Amino acid sequence: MSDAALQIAENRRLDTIDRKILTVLQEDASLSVAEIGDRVGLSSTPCWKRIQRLEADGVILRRVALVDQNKIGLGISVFVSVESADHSEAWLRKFADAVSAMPEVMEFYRMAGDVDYMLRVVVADMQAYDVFYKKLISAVPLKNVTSRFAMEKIKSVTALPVPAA
Amino acid sequence: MSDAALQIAENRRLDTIDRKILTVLQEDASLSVAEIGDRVGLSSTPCWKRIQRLEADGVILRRVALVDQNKIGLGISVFVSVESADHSEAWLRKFADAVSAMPEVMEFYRMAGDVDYMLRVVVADMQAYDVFYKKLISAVPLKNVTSRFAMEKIKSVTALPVPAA
DNA sequence: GGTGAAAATTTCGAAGG
DNA sequence: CCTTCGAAATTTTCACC
Repeated sequence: MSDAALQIAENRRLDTIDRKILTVLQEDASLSVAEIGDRVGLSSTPCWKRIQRLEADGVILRRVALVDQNKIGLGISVFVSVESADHSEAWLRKFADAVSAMPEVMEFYRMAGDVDYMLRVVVADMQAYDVFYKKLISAVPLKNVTSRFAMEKIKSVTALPVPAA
Repeated sequence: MSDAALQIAENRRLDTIDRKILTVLQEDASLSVAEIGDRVGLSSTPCWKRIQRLEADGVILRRVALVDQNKIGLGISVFVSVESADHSEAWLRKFADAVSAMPEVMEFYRMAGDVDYMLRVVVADMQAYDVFYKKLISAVPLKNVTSRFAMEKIKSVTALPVPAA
């Protein structure tokens, strides 16, 4: 959503307990504050205060439910590499806005190197992918689009590896 | 984690209200059941029962906190394409186990086509990526590994687009 | 920062249409 | 499958180390 450069400055120092809290909450955010406190060695009030602070500081972005892709009929994951025809600011903005608005797009990165953009797209079936693909190539001019289809999801996590220090 | 083929059979039919609940909970799982009920047009008990059922059926996998990658010092995202040297079952198992165990790996798919595996990896800096890379290539024999570095995260969501029907 | 307990909410289940 | 109602549990606040 926002430029990485904007976020470098405002890093609060996280101590060991904060990091433990983040590790726990990234795995299971349905635990009670008392239970989290137990696991990190804190009673519930200080644990609650730390969680509030981590949320206020934007370290914790939100709490969400994770849904099984296959159980709701979204059987296909595709990694899409895009090379742009045009490297102007206006083109980028238009492309970024168009792609960001597509609900099939789970992740969307501007890349260094040969590939300009990388997308992870989730759709129900090949027909739905074709609809997406046509939508993508008609949104803005592109030089090259490569679609790579996933056969098997071996690992997928949302929990970042919280650095030790 | 599990093979896609195993999950095709056991699809429960989700009605409009279930889909609305999933849409809401994928965006914000910190809402009270009463609030969710309001948004989907239900009082709290039936809403709560539906949520319980969605969890029991594995449609909702878990509730987690999402953490800001940059705020915890993980500045680098890398898409890694791997071509395998060996296509035996034993090799695959060893590779899958080794890569799944690496905390830097957020996503790991077996692919169709020219690339055999695709990984999304998150690390603190280039030095940490180098450590990861060496770990990866020393785990099992690989034919080719291509690392593509993200410059900017334009979109990243965990909320799947819940199909209309 | 931390503790402990009271006040405010929320969850979860019983009874019933 | 929904509604209302209430007991139990949890979250959140507060007075005090």
